Amino acid sequence: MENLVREKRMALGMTQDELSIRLDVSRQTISSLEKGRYNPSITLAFKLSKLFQCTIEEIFIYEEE
Amino acid sequence: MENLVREKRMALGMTQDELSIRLDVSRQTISSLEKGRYNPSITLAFKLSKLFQCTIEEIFIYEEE
DNA sequence: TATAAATGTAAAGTAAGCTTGACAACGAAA
DNA sequence: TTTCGTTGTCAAGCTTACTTTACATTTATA
Repeated sequence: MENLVREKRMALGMTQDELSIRLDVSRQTISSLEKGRYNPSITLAFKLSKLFQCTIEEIFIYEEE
Repeated sequence: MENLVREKRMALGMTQDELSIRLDVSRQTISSLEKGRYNPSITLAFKLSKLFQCTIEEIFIYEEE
């Protein structure tokens, strides 16, 4: 699933490390997420949407298979 | 995390079994979801939102801890 | 009431999200 | 060029979403 985590993060001028601390996940989780290595849990998706002040749908692009 | 899966499903007049087949998950997954036994993956949340024709935020109520 | 349809749930296993630790690679700045 | 901040990624392990099987309980209907 594609996502705009990197774009949203950089728009806030944050590093992966800072973002991971704010969201209480590991830096590797953010790195892998941005690289599209896996999909986030719905909990992490909600945390991101709160921090980025947008909807989950505005961060994650779901393409049905 | 609270959710309105049961309400949305019944509004469509579907059984758990019918819903599970349409979403390609097991009936137990739907039952457990409705009972709040666990949170869905973001993929399942998107599938539900497409079928129910609403946003993920309209189905799942996230309360930050 | 009897019978079937729908739902709840337990146990055991698989798959995927996420962690920790570690190290390499890259870019910017001293 | 050296150093540092940032990011990529691997391996091993833990946790949780989800499956299969199976059976019990509730709800609806003949």
